Amino acid sequence: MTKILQRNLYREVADRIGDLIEHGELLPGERISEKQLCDRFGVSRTPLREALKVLATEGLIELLPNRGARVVRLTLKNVKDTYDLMAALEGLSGELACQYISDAEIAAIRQLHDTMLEHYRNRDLMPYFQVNRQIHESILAASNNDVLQEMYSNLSQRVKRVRYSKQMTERYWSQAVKDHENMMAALEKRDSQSLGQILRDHLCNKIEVATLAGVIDTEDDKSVANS
Amino acid sequence: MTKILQRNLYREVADRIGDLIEHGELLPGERISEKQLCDRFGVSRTPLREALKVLATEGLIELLPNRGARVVRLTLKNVKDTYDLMAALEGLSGELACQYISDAEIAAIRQLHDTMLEHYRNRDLMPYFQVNRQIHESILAASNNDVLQEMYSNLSQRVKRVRYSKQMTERYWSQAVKDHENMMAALEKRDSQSLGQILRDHLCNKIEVATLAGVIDTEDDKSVANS
DNA sequence: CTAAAGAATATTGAATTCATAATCTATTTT
DNA sequence: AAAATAGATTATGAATTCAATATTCTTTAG
Repeated sequence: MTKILQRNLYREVADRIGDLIEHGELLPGERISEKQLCDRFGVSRTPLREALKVLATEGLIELLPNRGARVVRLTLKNVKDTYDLMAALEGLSGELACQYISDAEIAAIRQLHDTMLEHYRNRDLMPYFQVNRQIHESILAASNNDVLQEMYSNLSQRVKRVRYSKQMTERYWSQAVKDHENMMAALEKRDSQSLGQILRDHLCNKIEVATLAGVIDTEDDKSVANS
Repeated sequence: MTKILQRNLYREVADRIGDLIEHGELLPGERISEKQLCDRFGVSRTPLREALKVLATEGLIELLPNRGARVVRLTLKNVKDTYDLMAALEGLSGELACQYISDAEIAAIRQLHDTMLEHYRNRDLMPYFQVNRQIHESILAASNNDVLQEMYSNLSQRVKRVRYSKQMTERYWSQAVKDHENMMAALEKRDSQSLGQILRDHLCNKIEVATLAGVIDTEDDKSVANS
C-alpha cells in the first residue's frame, strides 16, 4: 500500500505529534509547549498551531483558551466509552462485510485466520496480535463503508497509547480464539446477523480495559485545575 | 449580521462556515475563497485557515494542496454510508440508555412521545419532526457515553444540509410512529436488546435517503477534475 | 518568614508579511 | 483561427511580527 505523500505541513506535524503521544513521549495531562515543538520539528508556529487544532478535533489533545494545549487524560470511563463504540462499529462492519465481501477476500481472511491459529498454538503473542489486527482490518475494509472506516480509525487512534499494557490470560485468549472460529464460520456463510453479533460481543477489547485501570488517568506532576 | 468578537476565534469561524454550508450559501463542490470569507467575517487569514483545517477534519470540506478548499460533495453512497453508521450508533445509544436511564428521564421521553403522537394525529409535520428529534437526542443523552454523542453529532452535521428535502409519505409516516411505539415500550421495560434493534432498524433516515437521490451530488458549474 | 502586589518575562492569539505555486491574459507561432 | 507559451496576476503556504493574556520573579508589607 503506497502512502499518499502529504504535501501539507500541518498534517505531517499533526501525525508526528500523534506519534509522540502514542509512544508516551508526551504524557497525559502534559502541557504542550508550542515553542518546544517548533524547535523540534523545525517549523514555525503557524503550521504547528494548525496541527494542534486538528489534533484537538480528533480528540487527542485539548485546547484551553489562552493557556495552550495539553494531552488528553484518558479516564477509565473515557476508554470504556470508546471501546463500547468501537465494538458497535465492528459489529456494523461485520454485517456490511457479509453483504459485500468477495469469495477471494473471504479466502484471504481464512488464510490469516489459520496463520493466527498457528501463532496461538505456538503462544507467539506479538505475531498473534499482528495477524488478529489484520483480520479485523480486512473485515472493516470489506464493509465498503468509507465513513465507518474513517470513524473507526479515529477512535483507534485515541486509545492506541494504552494498548501496550495488555497481559493476555490463557482463559481469555482461548475464548478470543473461539470467537474468531465463530466469526470465520459466520463470514463464510455470509451470515451478517451472526457476524455482527459476534463482533459486538467479542471481548478482547474489554479485556484490555479490565487490565488497564492502573495505566490510564495517572496523576502526573502537572496540575489540572479546571472546571 | 453580527461581527465576531469572541475568544476561540477559529471555533467561531468554523461554526459560521458550517452554518453557511448547512443553509446552502456555500454549495457542494464550490471553491471556498479565503479572502472572501475573511472580509465577510472580519478576521484575518490565520484563524480562518485554522477553521478550514478543522472543518476538513470534521468532514465538511476538503483541502486540495495549493488549490484551496471546497465544500464536500455528498454522493448518494456517502450519505447512505453515513446513515448506516448513524443507525448503528442509535442502536448502541438505545442499548446503553436502557442500562443507565432514570425513571424521571423515561417519564420525560414518554411525555415527548405523547406530544409527538398528537402532532402526528394533526399531521403537523414540522412540530412532529422537532419532537421526534428531541426523543432521539434524549435517548442519546441517556446513553451516558460522551464519545458516542460526539461522534453522532459530527455525523449529523455532515448530512444536515440534505435534511430539508424530505416528503414523508403517509405509509412511511405511520410506520415510523409504530416504530416509536415499540421504542417506547422497550424503553419502559428497559429491554436494551429490543430497543437497540428497533433503533437500528428504524427507517426514517433511510426514507430520507430514498427520496434524496435528486438533491445530492448535483453537478455544479464548478469543475472537479480530481482522482 | 510568609504573603500579597507589582514588575518582568514568557506564552498564546491574531494580523501581517514574504515566498511559492496556480491561474489568467495576452502575445506569438503554426 | 487555434494552440502554445511567457508574463502578469491572484491565491495559497508558511514565517514573522504585533498585541493580549498568563506566568514567574522580585519586592515589600505584615
